[in-house]
Amino acid sequence: MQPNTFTSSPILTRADTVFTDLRQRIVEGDIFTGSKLSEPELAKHYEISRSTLRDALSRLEGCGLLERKANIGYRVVTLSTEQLLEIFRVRESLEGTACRLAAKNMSKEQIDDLRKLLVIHNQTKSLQQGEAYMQEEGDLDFHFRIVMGSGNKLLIRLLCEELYYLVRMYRFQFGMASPRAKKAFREHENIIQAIEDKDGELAEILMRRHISASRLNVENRMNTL
Amino acid sequence: MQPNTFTSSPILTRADTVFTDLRQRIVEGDIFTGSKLSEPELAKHYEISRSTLRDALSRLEGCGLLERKANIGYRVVTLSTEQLLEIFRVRESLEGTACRLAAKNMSKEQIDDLRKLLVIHNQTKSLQQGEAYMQEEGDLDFHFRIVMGSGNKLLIRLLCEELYYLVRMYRFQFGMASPRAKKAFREHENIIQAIEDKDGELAEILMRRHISASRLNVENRMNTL
DNA sequence: CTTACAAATATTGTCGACAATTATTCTTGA
DNA sequence: TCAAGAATAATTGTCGACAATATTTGTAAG
Repeated sequence: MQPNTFTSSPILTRADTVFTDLRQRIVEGDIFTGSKLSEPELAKHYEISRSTLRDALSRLEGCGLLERKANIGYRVVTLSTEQLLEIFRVRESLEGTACRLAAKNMSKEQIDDLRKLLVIHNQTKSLQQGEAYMQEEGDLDFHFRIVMGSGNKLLIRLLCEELYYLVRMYRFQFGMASPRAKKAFREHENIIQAIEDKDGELAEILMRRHISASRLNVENRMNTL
Repeated sequence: MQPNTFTSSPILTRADTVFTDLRQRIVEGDIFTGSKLSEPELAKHYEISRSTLRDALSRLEGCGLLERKANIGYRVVTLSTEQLLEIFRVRESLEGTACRLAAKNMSKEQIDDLRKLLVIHNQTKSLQQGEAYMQEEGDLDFHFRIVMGSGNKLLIRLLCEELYYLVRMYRFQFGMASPRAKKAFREHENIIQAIEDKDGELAEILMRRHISASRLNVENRMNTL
């Protein structure tokens, strides 16, 4: 039997750990956007064979973090304003639906936890004013929990296991220190309220507006440059 | 230089062809839902090594057609009514957005082609009444073109390269010969009209209702059993 | 000096073999 | 006969090597 007895141990293979590590390095910009990955080099770095490295790489491709061309290899996706806007469109769509479902499916306990989270984020925000990044991570945490609360496994996979890594990548590398912090906080509160009231229709609308506002923010900034 | 000169030849590797063939076999139910795939057996069947087979398998996992457990292997995803409903929810969301964007971005020519397609499908439908499957394929073709018309590459990837294969898999194996054929056709016409009118808001609403109706159809059928 | 082509180098695609893990069969005891 | 454990077989994870393709370097002609 496995080491840990009944915690449904998620057996970790070598490829798994390399996959996770590479994902973090890509998201955090330690491996540059658009750069080509050298299989021999990476395999040597992790002290594994190219086979298990390629296993990890193919999974990163599945997440949308890498692109692959036959006989040429993998490269990190290139971040562009266009792609960022596309992601916002998809988030607006999917998270709106997730929010509607969350209003129907989230338990009282889950909703309370979400409220507490919001309070904590608000406090730390006012305390250490400069830490824009942690604030953004808190924002994503909020969105993450709502998607989980939708109970729709497909939504969870698409958003939490794929898109959100791209989102974090943009935040790390573009630095989304938006001037929407206070507004966004209030919007979060209103969304929770709608969920608590089991008003799925309103919850969806509020979430869509919330994300749409971020997108417009980026579009405006782009046009003024 | 490559054989074909400037048609941006998509170089086909062995893994590519096996990937495509396996995908079709899974979608069409030639490889059973929920069944475990034996790597040695498949490799022997295709006369390739396990390495290149695993390359193909990992890509199928990325498409959501296969699941993988460490030290146990790949198995075809199991189709369930719950998952089918989840897919409908996601389609409703994403295709609604795609339709809104299509109304903004599709060219006159693209729209005309779409109309012609609809006419053809309607004719063949009335001619060979029994062929429910081809009719369904035509439906998916319609949806496919609208997504392409959205111009959003992320949407295109998520829907055309992932979800639609799952949808086709359900149709093949559950046989969605719905009684909605005539209604669906009119709905398609109305959607095209909204797109032609550049009324994105209406186009989105119509598409969402169109897909929602299919979902409700499945839900009702499920409840009456 | 630049361009076009050829040789050499490096990288990816593919292969077969071994190690680690899982599944099956066989044995043994009650 | 059945159950539990050991031995065996089969499968997946990992490795290193070779073949096919792409990139770079080198060379020669214009």
